Amino acid sequence: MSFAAKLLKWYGENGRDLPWRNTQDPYIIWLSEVILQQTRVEQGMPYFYRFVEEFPIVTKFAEADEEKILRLWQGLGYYSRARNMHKAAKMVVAAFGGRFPTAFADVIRLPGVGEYTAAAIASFSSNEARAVVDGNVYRVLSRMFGISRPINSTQGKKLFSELANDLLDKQHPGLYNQAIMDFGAVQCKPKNPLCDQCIFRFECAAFREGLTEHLPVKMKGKESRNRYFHYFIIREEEQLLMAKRGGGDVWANLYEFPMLETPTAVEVDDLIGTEQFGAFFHPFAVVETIGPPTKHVLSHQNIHARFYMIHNASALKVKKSEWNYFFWEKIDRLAKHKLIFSFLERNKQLIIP
DNA sequence: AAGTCGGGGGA
DNA sequence: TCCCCAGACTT
Repeated sequence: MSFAAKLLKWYGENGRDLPWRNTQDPYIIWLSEVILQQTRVEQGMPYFYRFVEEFPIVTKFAEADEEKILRLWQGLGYYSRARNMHKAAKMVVAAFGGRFPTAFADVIRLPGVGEYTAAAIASFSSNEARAVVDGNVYRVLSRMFGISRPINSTQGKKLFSELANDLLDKQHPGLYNQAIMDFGAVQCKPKNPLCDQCIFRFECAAFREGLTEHLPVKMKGKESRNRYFHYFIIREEEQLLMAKRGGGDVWANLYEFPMLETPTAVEVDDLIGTEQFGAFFHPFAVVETIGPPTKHVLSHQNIHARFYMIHNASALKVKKSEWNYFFWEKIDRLAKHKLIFSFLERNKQLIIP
């Protein structure tokens, strides 16, 4: 029996029942695939339901404003996915009359849709013969065939992509693609794979040579840098002052408290003496530290955040028109980012009137 | 080719 | 801690 045939048999007996598998609607598949980029199925699931509910068809998605989309995306991370989806939805309306394309060549031109997602949409919605290559596929193939070429090198990507397309079941591309990813997620797991009851136990190169835990090979990236954020909570009557982040940095276009960043860790007494602080506040500002220093870990930077209450809003130098400010009831409806979101949850009683 | 973009879970 | 997750985009 061929590799593909064994895989399909395994899938028929062990495949997971996931909500986006019960449709061939390319729009719904696109929603699920973008949400699942670098995201575990369990984490993405509630977001998938929310987006389908809110935007059942692509024209609804295209019509929505970015604020609303970002708010729905809040907490999921990699927010450029949400912004790119909005652009893509508008393109589908403009270029395809609102009928979401299924062809690989069409969908890969949409922002936020790369090789993987285009292959997924094309194969699941119209059975176009394009092999998906995601983290699961890298792991299954590298172990099965004993390939130690790094999966994040240019050569490695090319090698695995060609191999994946050679192995693809051209008669059932969609089913095969689902099968190999499920096999990677359920059976050929990153840690503690279930080798002793694996259907490929006698053919798997890694199992035979005891290399399972050394494959796939991945080159290490740069270690993450440290950043020091100082957030100021400023109340005016029933309002909390919030600032919208710009682009070119983490949390683009999302809301947070007005803040300044220092190149090193700085205690509050020293912070007040800095030039940056002086540009924000008059010397008579009353500053109180709120909560403990908080470390927020991202994939490539460690954010060391401190929060301060400014008790006299009149000490604010900067024009408020440069920021957005809101009634506190509205705070929950803004696309805050995770760090601010969790701070608000913990300290609501301290800062809400 | 390397860097950037989040957050959460498992071991 | 470290690594990974149905990756894509920019430099």
